[in-house]
Amino acid sequence: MNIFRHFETRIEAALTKLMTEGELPSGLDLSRVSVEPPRDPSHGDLSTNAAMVLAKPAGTNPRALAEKLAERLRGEAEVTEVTIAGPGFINLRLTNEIWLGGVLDVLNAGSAYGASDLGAGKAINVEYVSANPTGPMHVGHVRGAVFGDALANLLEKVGYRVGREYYINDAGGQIEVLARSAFMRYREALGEAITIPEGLYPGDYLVPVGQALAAAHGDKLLTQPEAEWLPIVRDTTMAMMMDLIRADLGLLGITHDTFFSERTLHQSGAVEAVLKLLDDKGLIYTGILERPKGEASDDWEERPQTLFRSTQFGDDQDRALKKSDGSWTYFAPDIAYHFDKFKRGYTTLIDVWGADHSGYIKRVKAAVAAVTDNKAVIDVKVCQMVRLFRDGEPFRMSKRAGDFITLREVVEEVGKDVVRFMMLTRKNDASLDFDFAKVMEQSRDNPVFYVQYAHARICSVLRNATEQGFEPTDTHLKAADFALLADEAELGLVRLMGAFPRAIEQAAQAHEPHRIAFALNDLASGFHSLWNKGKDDTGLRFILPENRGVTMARLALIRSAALVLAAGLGVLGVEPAEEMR
RNA sequence: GCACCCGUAGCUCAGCUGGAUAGAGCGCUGCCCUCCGAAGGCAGAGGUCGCAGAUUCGAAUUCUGCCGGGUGCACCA
Repeated sequence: MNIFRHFETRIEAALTKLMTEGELPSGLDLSRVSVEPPRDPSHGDLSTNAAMVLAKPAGTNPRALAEKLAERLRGEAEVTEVTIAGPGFINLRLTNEIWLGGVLDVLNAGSAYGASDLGAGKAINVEYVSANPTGPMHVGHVRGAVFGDALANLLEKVGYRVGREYYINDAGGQIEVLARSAFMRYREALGEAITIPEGLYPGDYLVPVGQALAAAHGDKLLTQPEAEWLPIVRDTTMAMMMDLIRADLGLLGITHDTFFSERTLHQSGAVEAVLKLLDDKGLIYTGILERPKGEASDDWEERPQTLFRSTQFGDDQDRALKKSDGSWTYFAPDIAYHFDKFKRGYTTLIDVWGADHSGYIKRVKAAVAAVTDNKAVIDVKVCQMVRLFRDGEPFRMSKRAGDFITLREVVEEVGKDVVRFMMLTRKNDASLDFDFAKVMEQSRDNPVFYVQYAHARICSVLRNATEQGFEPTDTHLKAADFALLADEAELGLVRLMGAFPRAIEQAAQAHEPHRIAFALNDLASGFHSLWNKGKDDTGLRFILPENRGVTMARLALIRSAALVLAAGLGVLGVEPAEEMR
């Protein structure tokens, strides 16, 4: 049970009753009424702003309204105290029993704890990674990949039906460059000494592609004109690059449901179709764009272009749909792609992009609005850069030289779980520092370690309890007498766990998985604190050999804390540690 | 020049979609291991929430204008 949601419903019921009984004017909008944990725990367990947000529409003052509502709430079951504070907050204190019931909830739910039906099975599409298939994934792709995957997990957790999608940019000129690069490797595989010309991809990850081509075609392709061999080489290369990328993503535990090929949009006529749709709405015209003011406009050439009226949907300027050679821009098929998502039944779309694409947001939002008649909404999440450090020293990856740091290298050095967790310790639109040394450090300063350590410590206590003759199986723990958890520190941890489902829901609604990482840190802190109290006061230790009842209740408490940690880590895609080494 | 993001303690960052006396880690000061993992914990010092207006019962949070940092800016993908 989500206690906050539960009491929100009950408070709304009390307000409705006040309205029907004429104590309050009828028809008040209750949508702004919220129930939250108070900032200061000494104020109580729950706090509502109801009196403050309703006072004005009800034509009264907050204190007077609060008094009326408080009177009703005092009669509610499980409410032990109702106070009015500050400008009109109503603070509720609840019985310990209702909080302690949360322990059993956790034990019953296991690592599914925190799941809800908020999304009600609605379909939602999350597109992430979508890295150009011209080579292995590099470190710059990691954050978006982890973020998108965790966001998808989070949305699933609250009951959405999530489609995880990767858009393959397999139709642009870069793919032909890639194919020519692979062709060089093909010649190399046939024994020719080669140097990769300027402008082609020098990376040796294309060597196996050349070998595969040689094995499949012998020297047949050598005598063909490019127009003939290029499609063959391109298709083989694309397939192998996508295998490479899938393998890289696999290292991070990431699996997409759909890999959507840009090329198919061209082949099926979907691009023409969606642009005709826009044309029919009068949203396409031929016009001349102004020269951009920036510095990167040396070769600017003023000319009439086929433009989409994205300014009608909030963009800063209209956007080109065709290049100077008459072929489509990247934007054109991208409109078709987003329209395709809509036609597949998605009315909520999320795109996860790198910071360097932020200038592209408005036009895609405009396109989605135009092409779906505002029936679909798209949220674009931009992940800012990750700055790499080693022992506090920054280092750069120079892409030009081809010696970029790959995703594989990062994961192999520090491990999947560390990478995933660290990528989620900042909100997506803030840049993030990643220090290879720091993230492996075993200290309070390293959030991955701190959370994992809490989980491992709990596992350790449970192992010790077993050695001492207790049987902390879930069946036995569920039967424990939770009322024996009477210490304020214990109840504090219980309340923290009770707030976890709310944290999940809020993170999901905000599309912000980093909040889970912070909630886990709070939870770990609550546990470590309790653990140390047992050092100061042996009566608070988890295992009291002479007191079986209290021991089992406490083991139930920490077991449920471990389950909540595991549940949160599960959303982040991180395995909880059973022990630290 | 324009757009987007950021600006909160010495440093790195949270801040629950507008709430109460703005929080955490690091660093600094002082404590806590004969005792389930001290790889931890407790306490203290430390803040004009970049600046100036506006909106209202109430603003770090919303709006406007500045200042500082980052990213991007026909045709590439």
